[in-house]
Amino acid sequence: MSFPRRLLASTQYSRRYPDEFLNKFNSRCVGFRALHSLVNLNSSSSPTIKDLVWQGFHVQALQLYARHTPAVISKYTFPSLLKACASLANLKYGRTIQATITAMGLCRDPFITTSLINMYVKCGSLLDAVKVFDKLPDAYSLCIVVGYLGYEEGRQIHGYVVRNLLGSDTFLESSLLDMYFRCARPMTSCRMFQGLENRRRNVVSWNVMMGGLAENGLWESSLELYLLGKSEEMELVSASFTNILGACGQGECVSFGEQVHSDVVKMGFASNHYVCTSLLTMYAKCKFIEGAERVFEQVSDKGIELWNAMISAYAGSGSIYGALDTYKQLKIHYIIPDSFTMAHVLSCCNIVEVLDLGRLVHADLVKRPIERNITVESALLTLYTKGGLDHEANLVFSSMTGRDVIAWGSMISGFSQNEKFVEALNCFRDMKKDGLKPDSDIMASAISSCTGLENVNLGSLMHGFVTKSGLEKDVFVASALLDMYSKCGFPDMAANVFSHMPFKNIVSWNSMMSCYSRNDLPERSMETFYQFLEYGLDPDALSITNALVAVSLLAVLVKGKTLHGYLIRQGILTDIHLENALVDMYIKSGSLKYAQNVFQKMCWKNLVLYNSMMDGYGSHGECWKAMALLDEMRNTSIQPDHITFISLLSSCNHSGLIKEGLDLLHLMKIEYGVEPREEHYVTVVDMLGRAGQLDDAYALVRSMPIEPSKSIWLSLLSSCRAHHNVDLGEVAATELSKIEPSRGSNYAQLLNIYGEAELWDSAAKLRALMKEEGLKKKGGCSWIEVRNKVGVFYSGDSSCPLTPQIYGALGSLRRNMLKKESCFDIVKALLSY
DNA sequence: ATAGGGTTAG
Repeated sequence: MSFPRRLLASTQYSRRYPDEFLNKFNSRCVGFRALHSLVNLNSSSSPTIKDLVWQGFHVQALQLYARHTPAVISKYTFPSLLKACASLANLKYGRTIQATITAMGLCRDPFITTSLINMYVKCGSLLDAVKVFDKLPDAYSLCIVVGYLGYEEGRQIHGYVVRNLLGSDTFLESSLLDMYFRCARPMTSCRMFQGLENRRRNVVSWNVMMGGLAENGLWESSLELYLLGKSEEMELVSASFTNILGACGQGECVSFGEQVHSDVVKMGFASNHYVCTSLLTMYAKCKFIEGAERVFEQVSDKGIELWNAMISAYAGSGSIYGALDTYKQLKIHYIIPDSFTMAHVLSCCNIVEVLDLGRLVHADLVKRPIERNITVESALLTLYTKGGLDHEANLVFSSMTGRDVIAWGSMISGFSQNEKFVEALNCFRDMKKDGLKPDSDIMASAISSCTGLENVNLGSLMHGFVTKSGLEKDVFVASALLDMYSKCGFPDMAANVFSHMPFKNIVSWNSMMSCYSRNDLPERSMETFYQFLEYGLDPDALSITNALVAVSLLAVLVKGKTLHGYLIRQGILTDIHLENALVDMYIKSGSLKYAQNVFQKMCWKNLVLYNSMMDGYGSHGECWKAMALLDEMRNTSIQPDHITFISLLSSCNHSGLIKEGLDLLHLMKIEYGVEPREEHYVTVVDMLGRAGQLDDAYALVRSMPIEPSKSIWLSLLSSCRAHHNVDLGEVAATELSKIEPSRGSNYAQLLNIYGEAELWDSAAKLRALMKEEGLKKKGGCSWIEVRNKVGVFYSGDSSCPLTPQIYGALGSLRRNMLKKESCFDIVKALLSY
């Protein structure tokens, strides 16, 4: 059997991903089945324990050991066995083996001792490791141990090394340097390196220094060290370049990177796989994607790592389709993808939400022997949860070997985003049952699920939980809480959360503003806006949109104009939502002209905008202009919806354009494919009724494809009263009493009709019936706020001492309105009371 | 024996 060198050389890889290593090995060399039968054979050609461990069959290796008689076991078997225990993290079995080793008198063997230390450290029992270690402390075994240690243990070992004069070992020095870097103590490493004489700095210690500095964020020192090393003629190997290129990438130093690139060419490393991949990654990190592409093209024999680096480069630069295309190329070239490829490609599919391609990738994953680690599985899970495919998501979720917080989070946020709030919260509960601690992302999803259910009780439980676990300071969690209280109608609680936020970002400020507008507190929304400006953050389009919504609710034109000027002066980039809000503000504040100006200047118009502009024209009595907009829409690709026709029909109603209104009701279905709903019929029935065409109105009600609702009958009834139609009024009142039998006002309207027609008998009968049923019309009520005092009026109420004056003013108001004269003076007179 | 390629998923 000949093994590909590169594969066997990557011990690091085989240690981290034993299954994938084995699968690659099989697919390239022997074939899975052949190896499998090899394992199961019990003949003389059966593999030794050493073979099995080397090929990754750790369980089988231990089983083989259990089946053998002790006599077959030699001292050369134990390191392999201990390696298997280490990979499986099987401490108990490891201890059994140590007992056997002691019994066989092999505990002084340096190689076995090292294996034991290695095993105990990997199984997480440092105490056991130290006990072994006490028996044989030499530089050789220390070197291995140091690779697994944390800061405290590492420092103790360092002390031991110095005390026992083992410090001159260059291997040990390198591993200690590395240990300090790994434990985020770069300065300790630097001091140690400075203390080394020049002749004791070898290629490994230089490389450890350059890589470690970069890993600790000190990329500038790493670059300096590279220059220093070159001047001191340090040896350059492939690892030197991979380390320094990592530093260039981290600092985004593309020109330094290019210099290193030329060194690479000069020193003859231009065809080294490791170095080329590092070069590609360096260019990608420097956001110089063309440089990365050039490296990729120049390598003739591309390894999977290079492909992965290219895919990652495209994905990182936002060119998702470039990444997916590279994956396609990879398959065309018959390159076998691995778990890195799959994780990348799946996360690309998730970003652009292409479910179909994601499923194809999943199929590849099943077909090929690729390791399914937790990264790949989580990405797969996200694919299905985002796409709303619960069944598939559940299949992946239940087949996962280890479910971590991320996997649960994927399920919860997937449910929440697809508005399956109950499922999301059930999942949240199950996760806590599993003993996992939710993080801030999960809490944000759980809280927004409460928002979706408008369940403020559950939401405030979440609030309590968040406060206890100390996540309430997280800006995303706090924003979710704010949003929850806002949408459930508790603006004060939202404000409470807001005031406790240690860091407020623009999203929090915007949410607070929209909370106040949503809960009918536009003044406080505006106050918040001014505080926000003082806070020192720059408002974005959404902030201005929120302010404009508040202004529309207040209908204060001056403030609206001020905001309009502000956004022009500040050069805030407007978006369609902001411009829509601007148009809406001008309409609500009564300035049709300004609304029209903004509308005409806009280059991107959407349906919402057309609808509000049509409504604006309608409410300002410009029905024809609203109709003209409908024609204008036909030249665009925007399709009118049911709201468009509500605006148009009610504007016909306001302007008394009966024929046009009726035509529209027909056309909306035939020409625009919008099925008339109840609201549309109500408007048309109301329009016909107001114009006195009561029979037409009734005919329409009877011919409607939908069941007439209470609003329709109510509208017809009041038209009957206005036009003194007793018969139809009786019909409408009867229908209304079927729907709403206990509402007195429905009968009172008919009573009025009888009275006005002088049908006293019918009136008396109805009055008797109403008394029998105990029905009474609730008095109509209105109120007005003048100078911070609220005056309440009931219809027919004469308790106010100013009643004669009020009715007098009302009378002259009515007379003036009939004469179409200005009523300004009368309003002034009224206000002066 | 020490260092060294492509990742962090929601």
